[in-house]
Amino acid sequence: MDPLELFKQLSDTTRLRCLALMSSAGELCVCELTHALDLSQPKISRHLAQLRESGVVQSRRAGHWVHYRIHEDLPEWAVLIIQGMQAGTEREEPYRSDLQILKGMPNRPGAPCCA
Amino acid sequence: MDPLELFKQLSDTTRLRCLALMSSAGELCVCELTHALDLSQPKISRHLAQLRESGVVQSRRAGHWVHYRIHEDLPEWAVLIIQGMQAGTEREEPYRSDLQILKGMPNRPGAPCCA
DNA sequence: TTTTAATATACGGTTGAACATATATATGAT
DNA sequence: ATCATATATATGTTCAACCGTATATTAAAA
Repeated sequence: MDPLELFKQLSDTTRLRCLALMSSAGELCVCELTHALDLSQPKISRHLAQLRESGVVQSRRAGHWVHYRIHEDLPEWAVLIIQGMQAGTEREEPYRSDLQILKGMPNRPGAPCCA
Repeated sequence: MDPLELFKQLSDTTRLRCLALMSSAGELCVCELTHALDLSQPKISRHLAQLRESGVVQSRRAGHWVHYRIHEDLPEWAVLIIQGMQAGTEREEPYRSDLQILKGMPNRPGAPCCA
């Protein structure tokens, strides 16, 4: 993980929205991201694969679902950058709406209970 | 200044090296950056123009020279990101060498004295 | 084993950003 | 006014990255 690579990963709208959402809401599966951002499943999936290959996120399979989260073993400087990203996005659009839409999503796979 | 735009600016090698160097050494002119990074003058100049247009750096003319520095009025979240960038680059190549070469440069315009 | 749901990959097309080279502008000195 | 130095911009080209669509894989249920 080098700084240039991290910044490249952060410089695409789709990936940034995914990361901002994971930073706020923790672990998320592809279908939650697809729903919250209102983008096609292949698009989300391709960007998540890129984030995983570059080490920014990690993934975990659970039955049908693959859950993604920001990587737990990021170096300290990268954590600083992610924190700055979170602070810079949380009150802005579309990041704020993304979180709202996620919270309103029915049948979330990770949720303690489903409707 | 929005997060996506900042990350785009940070995701090019030349701009990242310029910013890492400014972050370590403070205000620098085009010729110092050209010398330290060993890149063509138009290349450095174009990237600095982009950084200025996006508000990441500010510039100041002094005679022949135009001095660039990281913008003083960046929002707090952006300062966090720049700090992370500095921490992530200072011990790595080529950022470390860039600073060494800058320090060894003769006749630096901003220097208190010239050889 | 067939089906369904969730996720991943393959393919061809398009575009934005970076590049090298050449030239223009601006400032100060002669 | 001419020249030299520092910096900026213009032009045409190249290439990497994103996109949509179609298809493949994986896992569980019927």
